[in-house]
Amino acid sequence: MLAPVAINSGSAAFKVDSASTPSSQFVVQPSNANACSACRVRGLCHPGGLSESDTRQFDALVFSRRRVKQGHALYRAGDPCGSVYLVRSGFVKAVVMHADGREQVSGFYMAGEMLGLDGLASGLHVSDATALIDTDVCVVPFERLETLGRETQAMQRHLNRMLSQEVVRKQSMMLLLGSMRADERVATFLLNLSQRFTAQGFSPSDFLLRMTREEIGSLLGMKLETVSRVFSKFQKAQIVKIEGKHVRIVSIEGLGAMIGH
Amino acid sequence: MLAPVAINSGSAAFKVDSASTPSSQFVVQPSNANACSACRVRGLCHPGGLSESDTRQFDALVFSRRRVKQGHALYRAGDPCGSVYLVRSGFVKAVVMHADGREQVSGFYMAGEMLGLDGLASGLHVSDATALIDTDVCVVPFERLETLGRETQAMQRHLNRMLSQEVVRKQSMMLLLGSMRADERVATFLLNLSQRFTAQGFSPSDFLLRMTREEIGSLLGMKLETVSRVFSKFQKAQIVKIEGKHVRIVSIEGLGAMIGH
DNA sequence: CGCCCGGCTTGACGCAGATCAATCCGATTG
DNA sequence: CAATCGGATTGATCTGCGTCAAGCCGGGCG
Repeated sequence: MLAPVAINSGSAAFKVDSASTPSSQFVVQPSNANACSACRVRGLCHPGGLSESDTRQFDALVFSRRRVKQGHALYRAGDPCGSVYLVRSGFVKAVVMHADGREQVSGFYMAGEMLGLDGLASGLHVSDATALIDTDVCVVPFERLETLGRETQAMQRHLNRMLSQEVVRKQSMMLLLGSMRADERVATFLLNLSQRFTAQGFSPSDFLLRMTREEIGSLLGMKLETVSRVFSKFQKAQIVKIEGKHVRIVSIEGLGAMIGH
Repeated sequence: MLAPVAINSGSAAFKVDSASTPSSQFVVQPSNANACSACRVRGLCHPGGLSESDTRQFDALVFSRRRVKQGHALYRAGDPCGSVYLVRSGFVKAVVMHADGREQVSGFYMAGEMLGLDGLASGLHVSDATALIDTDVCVVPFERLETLGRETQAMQRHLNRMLSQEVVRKQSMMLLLGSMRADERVATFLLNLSQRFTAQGFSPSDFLLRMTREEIGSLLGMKLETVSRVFSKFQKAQIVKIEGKHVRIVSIEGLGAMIGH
């Protein structure tokens, strides 16, 4: 049984330290910011149950940081792929392209989420990753992941879980694409976003869409006009309030009720 | 760029020993059949580049075998999940279920393919796996996989790749479901099956569909009637010859031409 | 053998969502 | 400030596929 809202890069693998309440997505990090063990979004990438020494090793994991300006690519399909990426702040879309030129958004990734796992198989990226706003990522080379994984059981297990979880998410997207109607898809999408914002300490009912209607439609397998119409319909039904990019969920239950028949 | 035919459980990770030409799906294994290194379908589950001693360890990997009769479940959603499965012979479908009862086929698995990777994340299976014909699987407990992975670099890397590959496949299914029309989906499905049969040493153009039209439709996000109509259409166009479960691909190029506008 | 039943095919019809098109809105730029 | 432009909304129409329904076909069983 899949949770109805497991759209894409879902909830964090481990819970986020609820004491940290990020206020801005562009905080300048303090001097020890490079230490993963001190990272604000460590909830997701940090495996639980590490010993003191394990934690020190873990801090050596991140090879580097990268800033990606809005509209620029983090990587492109065909690029050699030697790392996975952890979003520290910002918003990224991943797009897969078909041989004939058709393309489709395969996922959106926000702070605390991991992307690039699909490149591990072939050593080449199979999708484009583009920043939807200025974005800050940690770069984690596979090699280090492997090395550390051999030394630390918990780390290895964690990576396996992250990979498996990505499979589960894609699978629930398949279910959405294969068997839901337009309004169910949009409701599922909004609920999933809400959940993920909550996991990062933001409001569950009040957030900005960093992507266009067209990009939403692409992820959900529908046209931008249909996305827009469904938004309007939900608005008329007093379920949400939408002004351009700004979404306010008025009735979570109402959204939930849209799913399932 | 995704290959247009990467439907689901695609080509083997490592090439199949082309000398082995399986003639029946129900061969009685010789006495050393338990040794993975002697397995007929080892192409997929066997990592390349193992040393002599690694190989011996690898042989200890498979905990047990299981036979599943046609129509019976290999596992069900919610079952505790401690292993992955390698299909030795037979045919399995995996089905995910939505909270409201709707369900969808998430993949078909044939000889030489691995299933159950989605259960690794939570420790519970998130799908049902059902044998479409009498089926024979190897059971590989995670624990052993992890233990061996720590000792053998190649093994660990291989598992990561298998997982990542599953992500890629689900992703290309998302593309199919989100942006292809009915006849493109069916053509993609048939080409993918053809490829996979080839990888197992069977004919690329002449095979049996072990699943119903309804199950095909479920995987492809369409109704059984539509599947049937597309089959008829392809048949009229002299691209395939279909008699019930028996498919003969007359023109691979014709099928390929169906994809992409 | 004939009956039954699940799976498949084929036709007629309706509808959800695509397509096409006009307009609007807000942000950016000169 | 007006002009421009990408994105969003909304309406009118079209269409691919779902839905409903009637028959067919083949295999298992009494």
